[in-house]
Amino acid sequence: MINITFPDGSVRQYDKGITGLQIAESISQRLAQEIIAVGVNDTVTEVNRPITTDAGIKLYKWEDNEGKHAFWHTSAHLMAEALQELYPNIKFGIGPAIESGFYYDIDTEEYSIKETDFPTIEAKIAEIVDRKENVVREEISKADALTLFSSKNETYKVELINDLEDGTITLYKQGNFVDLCKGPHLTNTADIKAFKLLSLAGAYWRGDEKRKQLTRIYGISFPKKKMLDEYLTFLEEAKKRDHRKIGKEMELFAFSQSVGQGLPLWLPKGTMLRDQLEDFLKKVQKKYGYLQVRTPHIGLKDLWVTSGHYAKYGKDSFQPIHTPQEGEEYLLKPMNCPHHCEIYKTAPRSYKDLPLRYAEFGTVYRYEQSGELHGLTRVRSFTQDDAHIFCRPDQLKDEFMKVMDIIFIIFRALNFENFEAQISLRDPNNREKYIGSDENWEKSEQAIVEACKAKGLPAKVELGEAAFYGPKLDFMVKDAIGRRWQLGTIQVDYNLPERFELEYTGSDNQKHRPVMIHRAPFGSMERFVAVLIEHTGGKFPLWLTPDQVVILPISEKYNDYAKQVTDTLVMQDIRATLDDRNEKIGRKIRDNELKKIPYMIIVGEKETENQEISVRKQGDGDKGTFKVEDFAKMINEEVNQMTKKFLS
RNA sequence: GCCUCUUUAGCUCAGUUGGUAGAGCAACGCAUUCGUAAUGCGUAGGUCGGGGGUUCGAGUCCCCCAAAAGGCUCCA
Repeated sequence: MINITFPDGSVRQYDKGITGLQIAESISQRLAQEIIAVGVNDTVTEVNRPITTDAGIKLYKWEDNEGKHAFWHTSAHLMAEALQELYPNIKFGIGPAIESGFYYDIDTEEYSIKETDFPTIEAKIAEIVDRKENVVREEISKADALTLFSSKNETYKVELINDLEDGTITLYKQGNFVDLCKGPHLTNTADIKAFKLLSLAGAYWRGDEKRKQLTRIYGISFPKKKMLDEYLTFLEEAKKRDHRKIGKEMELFAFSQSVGQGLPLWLPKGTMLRDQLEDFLKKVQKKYGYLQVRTPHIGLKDLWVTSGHYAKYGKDSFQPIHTPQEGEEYLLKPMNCPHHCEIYKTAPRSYKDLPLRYAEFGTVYRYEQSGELHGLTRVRSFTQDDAHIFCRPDQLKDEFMKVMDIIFIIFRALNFENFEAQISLRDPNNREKYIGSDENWEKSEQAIVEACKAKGLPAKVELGEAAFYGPKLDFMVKDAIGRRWQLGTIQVDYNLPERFELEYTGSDNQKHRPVMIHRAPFGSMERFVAVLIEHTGGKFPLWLTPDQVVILPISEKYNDYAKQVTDTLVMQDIRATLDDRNEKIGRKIRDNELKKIPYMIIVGEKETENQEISVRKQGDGDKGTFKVEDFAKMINEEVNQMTKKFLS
């Protein structure tokens, strides 16, 4: 007998060699039907793997990530089996489960798979599912594995096996398909009831752009047809929140082929929205002791040589601007820090002056690869809500935590509750990628880790993700379809102060080197607005929205009074516009509802006579009659509450 | 930059096997002057992303380029 411990701590005895499925059956038939995978002492296994020693177990269902993972991983194998039957000579790369679904990388050689082939592949998959094939796990020696996959001419698999240790290699077979795989898997392909191929992409073998590009097929599958339908509906709904679509519809921003790719044009309404965000952050920063500065969009090439950016990115950037002066070269700024360092250097600094916090909404230019550009989230010209804090080493931790506070204020103000924090450190095996001494790197990395600890912020640590001049703490938020985008960022930097020879006089009358913090709570105005659009679907909060109120006269007879109401509201800093089109009121309401304007004011005979207004709230209908002054007060009160909440 | 797909009126889209472009909305004009999600009629609007080719003839087939989309690589 063996002792099986359940997640709640209870222990039951079972015969040695019992499977997770049998354990589930001993609890309830329903549970047995639902479990997909079994966690045995923190290793996820198949439901039919015998358990031979005392163990803690968890039974995973579809609702658990471990369950979905096994389900989708088996789906990847199933798709591979279909591909093998349809295109016998293709070679397989890897085929894992991902956050939503799975993919398989294949080398198609003579075939070229197109999206138009998807129905054929899906039909083949359905055919295989009908065969109800068992998925069988098998342990194999490295030598045998090499022989097996060499004989099948699976060169990618052979490469993978060569990197594995003997004794750890397992195969999973279903039907005529055998794959090198750690598992775990479903025990039968028949459980995969709904299957859809989603897209086709190129993907470099092992993520190395110098190696062959394989064809990657993405798909998703579900245990029930209904779930697939729901997922597809979700994707459709998400498309409606796409910031590129809403940005066009609401006239927030645009791109022009004549201006150039990745160079956004901010339209009047988008500018209005962005200005509100900038003003809010300026107010927050004022409270935290920041000083606004402005710097030019270009700088002499030597400035970037000093900062190290030229050596690191010079070749891949917008190329130098030449002048009539022989040999004179300027670069568009990819960052604001060198300019801010030069501001620091305009005067001798004392330890009493620090910390100095220079803030600038600084527009920078980066020549991103054309294939990387994406709406407003990845562009070639963007404005960072940048600031550089120059402080004494003993002030670093405190300053770092104050920056975290600002980021929390911003995220709370915009209801970004589901952010993820990531600490990006240096790759310990590839130190030559970074500039600066080991000592400085260790100090800055430690400062970030400690600040997160002190703030109780759970952050994922990623090695090798640091910037070349320093480690960073990034805040990631997902877009409508779940893609992660980095928004806020805080970076500790001991290197630029050294390169720019920044110093201050200490209380000991000696020269000392300040530490620098780069930070941007929004990250960039472009990306932040993009994510904000996707989160709100374009229904911005009253304080942000470009149009707060629209006045709708019932007929042209009341245009004069409507104009008067509009002017009164505008005079009180309310963003109000007049819809004086010669249309019926129902039509005006419909159009303005669709424009997501929070308040509609309707004026006709009654209102004109009584010098009143009828108020209608977007999505909420008629709110009754008001005096214009009272309504204006109400709106301003609602807007100010927001500022008060975060600034007092 | 690479792979795959896409590009037709301001917007959303239709356009059969190659025979010389069409709808809805928006715009403009006229009528209507209206009470809480689409008033009616009319007018105008397109070198079919750009260039080259095949053909008697190309929106449609082929090639090159550009832009956009989904990924990969990258992301100071």
